[in-house]
Amino acid sequence: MTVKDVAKAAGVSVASVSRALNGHKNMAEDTRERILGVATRMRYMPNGAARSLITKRTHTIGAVLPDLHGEFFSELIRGMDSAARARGLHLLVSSSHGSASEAGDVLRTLRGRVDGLLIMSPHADADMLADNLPPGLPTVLMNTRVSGGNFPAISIDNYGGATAMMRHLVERGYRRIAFIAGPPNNFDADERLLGYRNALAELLPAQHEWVLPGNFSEESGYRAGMDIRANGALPQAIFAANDMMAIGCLFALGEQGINVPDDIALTGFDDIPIARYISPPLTTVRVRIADLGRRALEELAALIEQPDDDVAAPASLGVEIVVRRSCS
Amino acid sequence: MTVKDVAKAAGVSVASVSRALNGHKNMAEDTRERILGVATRMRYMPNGAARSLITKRTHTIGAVLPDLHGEFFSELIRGMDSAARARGLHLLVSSSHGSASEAGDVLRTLRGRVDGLLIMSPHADADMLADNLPPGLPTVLMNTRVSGGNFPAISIDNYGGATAMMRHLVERGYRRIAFIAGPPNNFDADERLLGYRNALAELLPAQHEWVLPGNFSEESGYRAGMDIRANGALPQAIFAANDMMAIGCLFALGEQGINVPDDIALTGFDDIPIARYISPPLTTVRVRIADLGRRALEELAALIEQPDDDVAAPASLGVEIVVRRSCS
DNA sequence: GAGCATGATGTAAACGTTTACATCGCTGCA
DNA sequence: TGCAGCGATGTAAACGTTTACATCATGCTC
Repeated sequence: MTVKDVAKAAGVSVASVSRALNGHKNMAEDTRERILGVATRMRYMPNGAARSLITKRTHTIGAVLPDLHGEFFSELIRGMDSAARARGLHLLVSSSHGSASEAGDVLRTLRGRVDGLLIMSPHADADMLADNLPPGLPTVLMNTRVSGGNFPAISIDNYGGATAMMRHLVERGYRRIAFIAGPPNNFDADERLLGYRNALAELLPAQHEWVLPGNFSEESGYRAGMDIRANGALPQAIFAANDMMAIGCLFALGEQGINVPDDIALTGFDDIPIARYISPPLTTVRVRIADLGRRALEELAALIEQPDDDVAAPASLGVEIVVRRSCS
Repeated sequence: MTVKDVAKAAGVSVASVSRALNGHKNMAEDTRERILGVATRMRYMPNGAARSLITKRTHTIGAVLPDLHGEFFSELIRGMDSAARARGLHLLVSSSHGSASEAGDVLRTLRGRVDGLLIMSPHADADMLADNLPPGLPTVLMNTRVSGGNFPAISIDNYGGATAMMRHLVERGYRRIAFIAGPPNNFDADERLLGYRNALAELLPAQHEWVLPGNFSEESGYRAGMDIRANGALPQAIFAANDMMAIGCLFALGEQGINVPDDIALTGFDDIPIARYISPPLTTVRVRIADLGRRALEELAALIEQPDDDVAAPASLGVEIVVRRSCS
């Protein structure tokens, strides 16, 4: 069971067993093989806790996420996992922290269990992180803006995607463009809304903004679609802050006999898989979510290797417009 | 940083600090509060590795999965996570083990890092598990059949779902029913195929089986759809072993001018979210994947509490047919 | 043949906790 | 006064590794 038992069985000291197992030089090749043989015969497996206590390495990185629902997080985890696996790291996921104190507890309990942290959390701000982050633990923020401390961060280019989509719509001749917003105080939602606003002001200074509330859920998109006529005239295009709301909106429009794209154009954001299967297929902003996870993990891994490297400037991930039939 | 520093600062012994932190009885209430105060003021966070080395508890469970792609795994992880969180457990995910030896390595390195294991792996068989599973580590198998050792296991009722779908199709009057199979040697795929075969033999003894090869990918479903006419006449219905293949098949049929459901019925298995958004919406077998993860974790948690309880009989999760327009 | 580098192996300390056991100071009672 | 009992606190061992350092045998050089 322990390295001691193996040592006894092989007639050597624990140090030799450890050396044999960890492939140290300075060992007679035959004793190493003998020890390895004994170890496998005894089904010895080293204890990870003991090992990381002394080496201060867990080969595990912690992913602190707000939620696990939907394709966004599934893709994110997939991206992190693939990069982690390539480096021989494990992934410890922790999700759904209702409050800042709950999120803080999680950060603290991760001390000694992970080599670094990937954080995406609405509760993360400079103070909370300073209070709860184990000091010296490498950390990378994902889609999370922290004003105070300078943490490495990597985000999706929400702002750029939203302005690009607006440019696309304007080029296609649409003028009265409504926006279905995401939840307030959500990093992605805020950036996308800002992109809509600024692009509108710049490209169509004569138009008023037209923002409908939403919360990223299909159902809130449905409600927005049902309310669209409340103000009288229909917009020429609706830009939803994510695909699920666009889909909900599409159903609402269908129920009212409004045809997409003939009567109105509709676009989304994210390019989730469903987007290309609905009819009409949805024009949207493609986000390489898995890449976000992958790159965040890579940056973290680099930080773990070189802890005192300069903090890289916040990076943002490119996005692209994918044009489908929902917008003629 | 360590419990020693806190003890020094508070003018007590390390034992008292530990007791204060872990809420032991037999402590003067005022010293406890003083110690706790010092600890938070110093931003002390206990080291998880040291703690689990002595307590033999990590409060972490390991999830060993074959892959992370797609909604199946995303739902599975979500289910496991929600049950884990409810019990104050963390989730360590490990995926994509190309070979049996690779999967075995993972199992071994998890020794001392987790309190229990949730395994879904095509490489898992009695020998492999006996060789690589840390002895005494509670383990629950998910959708994985292991002939030899008696492990607790919990699976989706693939067989029951497939026969139920066949019964549904026969009731609707379909007779010539083709089946698009999943990848060979895949647990779910095998069970579903067997369900198709047995139901056909029982319900429609006069009909020959009609099995098209596939591998659960959309593209393989597309190929199956393109080949469907190769033998001459069209079947009256196609039952795909999962939804993604059904969707691929739907596109292939569309390209050939074959209308679903007028010319041919089409059904799937899984009820992934996309299934209800395509047109026509897909009749399929609903599988509560998150429940699989949740229940597996609950069984594992029970096993961790009561290690020598009898092994529960392999459980299987109910499924239900959800009828949509793809099958008139 | 003495001295010395070299390479293989052993000894023991260290990592940061928890906890069994020892100690100490009180209180209450005979 | 002396002692049992008890509650609060301290001491030190234990968990299972890794690794700096010590030891030892060996062969080489002069």
